[in-house]
Amino acid sequence: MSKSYFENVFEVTKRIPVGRVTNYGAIADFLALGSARMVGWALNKSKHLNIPAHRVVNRKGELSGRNQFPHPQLMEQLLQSEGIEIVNNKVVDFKNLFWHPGWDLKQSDFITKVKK
DNA sequence: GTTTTGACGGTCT
DNA sequence: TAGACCGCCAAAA
Repeated sequence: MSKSYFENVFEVTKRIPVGRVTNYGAIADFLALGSARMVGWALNKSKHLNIPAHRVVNRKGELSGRNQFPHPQLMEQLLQSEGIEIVNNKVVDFKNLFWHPGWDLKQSDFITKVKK
């Protein structure tokens, strides 16, 4: 198998509950990537896939990646469609809507172990 | 093979 | 409390 680290990011991202959001650091920490930047980078490739990347925001709860969507408004539109309120490109009550992968997922099933 | 960039996070000032 | 700097790891040029 040896999934690439971004493959793991995709799976975790797809497991984000609807109506919930997470941040790059949470995914990075969950996968023990050690760097949130890779998560954002991995999601950058997810554009052409069916990945709910709109549920991933930065630590401030801001839709930092909206600019990478086909239409910058699409990200907040999708979030609002899931019941998440967005104001000034930020998630309202982000702290309450925040979801950590480790709450429902096990590292054992995602830890990459890539290092071919 | 080396350098630069990247949808970020945490800590220091 | 807010702003600035440095650090993480990998892929593309």
